[in-house]
Amino acid sequence: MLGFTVLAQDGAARRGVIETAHGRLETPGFFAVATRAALKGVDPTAAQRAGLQALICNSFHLFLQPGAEAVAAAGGLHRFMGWDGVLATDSGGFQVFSLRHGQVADEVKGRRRLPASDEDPAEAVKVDEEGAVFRSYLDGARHRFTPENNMELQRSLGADILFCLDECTPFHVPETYTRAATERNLRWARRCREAFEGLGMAERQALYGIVHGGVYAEQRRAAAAGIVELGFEGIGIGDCLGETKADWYQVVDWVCPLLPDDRPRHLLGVGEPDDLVEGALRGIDTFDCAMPTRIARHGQALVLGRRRFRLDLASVAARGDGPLGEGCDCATCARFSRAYVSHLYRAREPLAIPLLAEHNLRFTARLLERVRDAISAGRLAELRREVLEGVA
RNA sequence: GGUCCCGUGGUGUAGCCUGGCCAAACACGCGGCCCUGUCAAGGCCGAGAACGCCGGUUCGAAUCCGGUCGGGACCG
Repeated sequence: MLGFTVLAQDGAARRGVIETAHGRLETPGFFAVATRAALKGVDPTAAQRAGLQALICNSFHLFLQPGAEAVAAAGGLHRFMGWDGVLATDSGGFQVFSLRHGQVADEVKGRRRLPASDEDPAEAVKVDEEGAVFRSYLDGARHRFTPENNMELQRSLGADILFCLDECTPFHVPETYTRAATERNLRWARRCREAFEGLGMAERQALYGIVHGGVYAEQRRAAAAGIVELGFEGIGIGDCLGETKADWYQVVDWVCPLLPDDRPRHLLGVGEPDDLVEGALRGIDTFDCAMPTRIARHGQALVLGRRRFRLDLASVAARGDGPLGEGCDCATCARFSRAYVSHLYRAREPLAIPLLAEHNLRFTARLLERVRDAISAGRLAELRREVLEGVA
């Protein structure tokens, strides 16, 4: 079950609302990443205070620990983790792929080269038509994911929105590899769809298909057509999005026009401040990203007007008085100065992390509130200029 | 008065006995960079001391010897 209503449009941008069995998510909106059923560094109530309406967990990680049975026995993911808002689960295809390559993000985002040995990625991750074989990073045990068993896994976890099992391709791979993977991902998408329906889950859960195709226009178009045909409740744009932001803008520009207007579009793994605006401008409805909570753990606060929208609390720039970000209305900034948070981070006081994480989540949520209002007012392009102003 | 210990970057130490691989290491601190479907409360890079001072031995001394200054301990 998934409702999606478009309330306003501004060019390609849409403002809308997704309705699920656990409440609504206003769009453009954001899924905070809670991979192992936890927002790293903060309590889910902080996300709620920050105005976030959705979280996304990872079925792969939860499968390994604590296991689907444990989550189901606890009454499902919502009850297990104490979050009664919108909840999604990713399949874990991205992780299966990353086990071999280590630094997932570097690889997918194109910042890292494959080993000089030039080994065949298919061998490396052991993906075949049936599914993907991988080793647990916890105990080395071998496991196999298939579209069917992954749907069963995500069903028992019980999130509102599920993502199809897919294989994410690295950037530095021959186009022919991406093509084969994209075609197989489409076959897997069909199997996921059938398994999902066969499990009778559609009452309370919705399934998103994912458009693959790397940085190749024709592959993206073919994949989009294939995914649309399968009638998913929502559509993700995933796989390798290229090396630069311009690359993913291009991918989104290829794909979005081919998608039905009445289905929400999710851009997987993207969520830096400028990305949210650029994505919305191109017709993206939802985002998810580990960045806000991760950089919080590493001592950085999202702010406007600084390079890459980041203030490093360990830097001299963070020594000044005042809040983390000018005009920030988060719970952290309401109570503490940047000098204090900087002190906490430098002194390695654990409190620094939840304070920064909540700030970063609020920054993200607040920016999207502005994006939604701008769409309603037909001035998203102006907001884009304001946000990007003075930022290198 | 005597005996002994110590003196290396901002801080704390290692090296000294068994000179050269030490224009010097490590930790913290400091500065910067990197972390976008999280194996990340993490990673990388950089600045910073010719080793208290003077003299000697030696091809060569942070390292050995003498003196001196400073800090400390103990004995009288």
